[in-house]
Amino acid sequence: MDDMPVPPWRERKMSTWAARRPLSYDQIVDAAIVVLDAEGVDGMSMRRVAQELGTGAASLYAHVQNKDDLVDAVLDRVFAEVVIPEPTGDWRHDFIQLAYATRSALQAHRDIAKVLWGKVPTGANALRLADHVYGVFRKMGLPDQLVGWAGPLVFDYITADAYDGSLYASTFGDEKGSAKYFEALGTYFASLPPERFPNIVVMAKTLTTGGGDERFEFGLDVLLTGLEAKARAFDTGSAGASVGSEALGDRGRDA
Amino acid sequence: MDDMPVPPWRERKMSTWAARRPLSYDQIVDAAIVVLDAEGVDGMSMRRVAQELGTGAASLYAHVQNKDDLVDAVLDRVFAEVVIPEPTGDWRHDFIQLAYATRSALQAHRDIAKVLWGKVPTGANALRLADHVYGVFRKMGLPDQLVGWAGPLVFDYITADAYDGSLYASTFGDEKGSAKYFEALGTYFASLPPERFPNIVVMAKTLTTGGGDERFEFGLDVLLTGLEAKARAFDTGSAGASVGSEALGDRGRDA
DNA sequence: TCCATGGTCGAACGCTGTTCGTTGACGAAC
DNA sequence: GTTCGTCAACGAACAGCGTTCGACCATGGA
Repeated sequence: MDDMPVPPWRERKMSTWAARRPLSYDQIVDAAIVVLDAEGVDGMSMRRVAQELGTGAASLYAHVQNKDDLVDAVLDRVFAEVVIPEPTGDWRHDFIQLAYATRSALQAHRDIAKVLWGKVPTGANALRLADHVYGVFRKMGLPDQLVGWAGPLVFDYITADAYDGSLYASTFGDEKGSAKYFEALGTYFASLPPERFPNIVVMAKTLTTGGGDERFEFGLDVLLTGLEAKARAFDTGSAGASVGSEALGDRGRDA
Repeated sequence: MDDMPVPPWRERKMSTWAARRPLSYDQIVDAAIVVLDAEGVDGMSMRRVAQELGTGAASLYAHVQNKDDLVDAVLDRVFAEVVIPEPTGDWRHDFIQLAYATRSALQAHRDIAKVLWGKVPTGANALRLADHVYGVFRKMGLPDQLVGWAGPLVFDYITADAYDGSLYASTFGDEKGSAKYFEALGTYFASLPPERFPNIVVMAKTLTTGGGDERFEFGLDVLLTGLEAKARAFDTGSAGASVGSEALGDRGRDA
């Protein structure tokens, strides 16, 4: 009693329907990374990722809680690519190697560092990396409380540098566009009223040149030297951890 | 020849039409800050800001280039609230005061620090603040190139801390929710397999407690001590600025 | 008095993350 | 071998976003 021909408007396209591969969490993360590498973080929309899999955005939600969930998974894939160097015992060397390895992994995936702002990644691979960093800090004699504080301190720095680097690459395209922009910025700085901005005017050229690895290394060096001093302060049993703490008379806001 | 009565569907509501005040750039920025303080950065949409002025989003575009333009203006309003303390000559004290003043201004406006990620603010008030920081760094003996690098280094740190603080306040509401979350995180850390995460497991409790001003001060102290060492290295004429530069054998990415 | 200028503003475009309800494929039970 | 229940796939829709378009009209100068 039901051998009516199927009306055209409810005809199923069996070709696409049969060709569907069942989705999986890993496949979705794979596709997300493909999109990320091709178009950056902003291009990594649910629809775009689904398109990469030949389906619609709604299909992803059977495997992924929401976009944040997906982003976290993507992040941990990136951290999985950090090649953790063999510890040599020279903790300064070991830390710098870890820092470069982390920065490299982040920069290998466009502006992925952008999503790390204010986020403490807790994926397995991120924790593995963090554990190694903590190990280095403990080996250099830093007490555990300060290790907990030093972690975000250095991690935020590495992330910020990686993001900066990706911004130069993406907004200016090539090295030349970047140089042009900074030259214009330098000219602007130099044209400011010297009585209001005495330092910026004088430093106009210096502020807008130099960067890359040399700058990254500078920051690492500053952080390491500071942390080393903290470790020494505790080694000698002195409690002089906070040299500047007497300067805190009026820290409050009053604006 | 045109005294037809106005059809009701194109009738102008003179009440609202007459009551309109002509917009201005400053009024829009004012409204944006009102929205920011009430609902945070994510709530600061063009429509919502326009609503605050009793109009539609399209009206804003006669005065503002785009949303980025508006955000930049809001940012510089915030930087205008930084009360720059009188320099005392003790550069360590002066810098810590500047850092606290900046953090206070940022934290006074919800999660505004969020939009500073990867941005170098170039508004008049931001430049004024930067100029003072540069002045302190130069007074402590840092060569200009390193001053240019130290600026973003400390500015990113202050921004990150301010954003962290605003996240705690917004996602957890009160102090109690925050404590609960970190306690759960600590329990999770403690439950990790110790052979894979030896340091995190041991430090589980330490990693998830302590923060606030004490942590902020720690970071400032680390940065200042590191910068001080850099300044001294140049004072003595030594070129030993990069202690760890021999560790750069294989910095490249290979993933 | 007329006209040109330019701010106002409703509607629309294309995009976002997410939800709903229908559909159909597949494995288990009878 | 048939039936049935479960669940993934998926088109459509919702509410929101930044931005643009074009009609509207109050105002200022000729």
